[in-house]
Formats: sequence, C-alpha cells, structure tokens
Amino acid sequence: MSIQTRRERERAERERLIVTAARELAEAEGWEAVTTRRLAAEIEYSQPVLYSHFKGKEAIMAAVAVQGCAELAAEMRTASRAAKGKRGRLTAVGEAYTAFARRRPALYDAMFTHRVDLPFATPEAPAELQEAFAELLAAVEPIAAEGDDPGLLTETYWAGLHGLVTLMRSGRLPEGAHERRLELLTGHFTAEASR
Amino acid sequence: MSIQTRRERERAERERLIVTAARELAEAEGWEAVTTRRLAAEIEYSQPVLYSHFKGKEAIMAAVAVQGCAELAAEMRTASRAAKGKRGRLTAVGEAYTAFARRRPALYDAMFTHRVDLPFATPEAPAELQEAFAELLAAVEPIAAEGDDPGLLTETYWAGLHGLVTLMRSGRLPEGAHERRLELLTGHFTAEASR
DNA sequence: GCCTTGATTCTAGCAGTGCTAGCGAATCTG
DNA sequence: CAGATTCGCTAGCACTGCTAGAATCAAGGC
Repeated sequence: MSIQTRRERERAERERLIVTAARELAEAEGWEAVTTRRLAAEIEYSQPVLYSHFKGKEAIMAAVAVQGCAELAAEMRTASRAAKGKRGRLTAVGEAYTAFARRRPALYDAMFTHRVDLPFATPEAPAELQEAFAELLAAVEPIAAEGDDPGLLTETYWAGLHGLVTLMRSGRLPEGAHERRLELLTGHFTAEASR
Repeated sequence: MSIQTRRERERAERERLIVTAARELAEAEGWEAVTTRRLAAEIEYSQPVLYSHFKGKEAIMAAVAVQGCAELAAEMRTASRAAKGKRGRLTAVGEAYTAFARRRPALYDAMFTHRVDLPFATPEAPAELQEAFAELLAAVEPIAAEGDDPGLLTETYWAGLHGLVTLMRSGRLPEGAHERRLELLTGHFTAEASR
C-alpha cells in the first residue's frame, strides 16, 4: 500500500513538473516553441512519458490553461476588492483582465484563444474556469439594467475585453490607445442602455 | 513584348488559382487541411511553384484574408444601406459582421485570428482592410458622443464583435444566445456614456 | 539469494509538416 | 539550327505529434 502511494505521489509530482515546464517554456518562447521533444528534454524524461500523463499536446495546454484561469480569477478578485463603487469595481476588473492578458500572453492564449478540449459554458467546466467567470459576473451584475440577464451581460462584456486584447496582441489594434479603448468599453457598459 | 505580357497574365492567373484554391480548401475543411502539398495537388502543379508566387504559407493566407476583407466590407455596406436610422444602421452592420464570421469561419480566421503578416493599423494597410474598417466607422460615427474619438469608438465596437464571434466559435460562449448578446452590445454602444 | 513476473521507460520509427537546392526539359533568341 | 535562359520538377532536409515494441528495473515467491 505504501509503495503504491509513493508511486502515485511521484507520478503526480512529475505531472506537475510537465505542466509547469510547458507553461514556463510557452511564456518564455511562445507555444510554437513548446514541442513534445523540447518538453521531454526539459523534464529530463523521454518523449513517450508525456503520453502516459496526457492524451496529447492539447491536453497539456488545457492543464496549463486551467492553472491560468485560477490565477486570473485571483487577480481580478484582489483588484475588485481594492476598488470602490460599482463603476470602480468594473473598471478595476477590466483593467486586471487586460493587464493579465498582456503580461502573460502565452498563458492567455492557452486559456482563451487556442483550440483546446475543455468544456466551457457547461456545469462540467473545471472549477477554475467557473471561478474566473464568477469573478467577472460579480463585477458586472451590479451595473446590469432592470431587464438584463446578468449572465449574458457578463458574457458580452467579457467578449469586449477579449476582443480588445486579441486584436491588439495580433497587431490589428495599436497598443498605444489601449487604456482609452478600455475606458470607452467600460464607460458604455456602465451607462443605461437605451432600448 | 507581347510574349512577356502573356506570361505575366498566365502567372497572375495561376496566382489567383492558388488563392481561390486555398480559400475553398480552407472553407471546406479548415486551415489545418490546407497543406502546401494538398494545395499544390489542387492547382495541379508541384509544391515549389507556390513559393515562386508567395513567400510561404502565411503569405497565401494573407492574400485570402485580403479577399475576405473586401467581401466583408461589401456585405456591411449593403446591410447598412438597407437599414434606417443611426441605431438601425449600427445594428445591421453588427449583424452583418457576425453573420459573415459565422458563415465563413475559415475566411474570418485568416482575416482576424490567425497570425498573419499584414500591416493593419497603419496607412500601408491594404485598401481592402481600410475599406472594411471605414464601413464600420461609418456606422459607429453617428452614435459617438460629444467628446469621443470616433476611430477609437469604432475599434472598441469592433473588438466587441470580434470577441463575441471568436469566443462563440471556440465553444467558450453558447451559440444560442448570440443574438441577445449582440443586442446587448449594440444597445450599450448606442446609449449615452455616463462619464 | 535467485529467478520469474510485472510494470515502466526508452529507442526507434511512422506519417506528416513547411520549405529549398539543384537537375532536366521546354522555350525563346541569334 | 545551336545556344542561352527561364521554368517547374524531383528529391530531400529538418522538423512536427505520436506510437509500437524492445529493454530495463523493481517487486514477489521459492
């Protein structure tokens, strides 16, 4: 029994090693540098061990993405706590979100850009994802108008943030005016919708 | 001289052939199916001819993207013309944009998601790109508030549309509520910002 | 203590990718 | 008709994700 548990512990340890190695490599040189061979060399094992832990490269990216979601949720939470008022909190959360995306582009891509086999908008989604969304929701809900569904409004605001970040990062929007665009987005969401 | 021109004409013809073949293959089976070998077989030439026309696969995708921009601009324009009023036009253009993205996902990805070496937010950007942006601008400008920069507001609205489309297509937002989210986005942009 | 049994990790290889060097043939020029 | 030049092809490089089967190591029974 004890031997069994030691082995399981070692396995779990190695799995964490794989995930952090993948993440660090991706953050340092981008996901295109994360090849199974490079990753195997990094953890000082041979290639096939990766496949005894994960179904494939996508699954490794998914594991990294889940980690990232937990961090994003935490950063949005602390930003929200430090701010005052409905508008202040939404602004703070929006800034925390985009700051995270710009500081950790590779992590962000694994979470929200790359095709990755994670359940998202369902109850089966990993707790970390739901946590991150809940954090956004908590900031958006107070500024929702009477008849608006807060969930849908949050999704829409999220889309705005995501669009800003991705278009900017791919060079399709100039970096310089980011703060002003973010301000515009948040400003229009905290206004009363004229329907 | 005539021989020269005939050759140039044939070359240009073949170049168009490459671009349309790439586009059709991408739309039918996705960009991951568009390999240089497959593409070469499709145009009934060998692989290396592709490289006598384009610097690489990315350049081919860029050419497809430019085509797509022209079409998107045209579709937004006709939608805008058919609509009435400031709000009606913005709604129509937003719907045209997202409808285009959902109907031609591969084309959309080449234009706005995949990393592609096209100048975007500069005067050197291809005319087709500027045209598409101008079409959006024309719809957004009338609803801009007093002190708002219409260009920045357009970029922000664009980001919202782009976020909605990409998050939905990657399964991160449920497809069902798309119309309602789009309505929320447009609604908040046509409202007065409370700054 | 030795040998068998079982799991675990590695070597080697497959089928594919984007891209390119250099040969062969077809074409135009003098 | 011979020579020069352009053109497209064959073949191959270095890489990718992934896997079958050999080899190695540790545990258990005698």
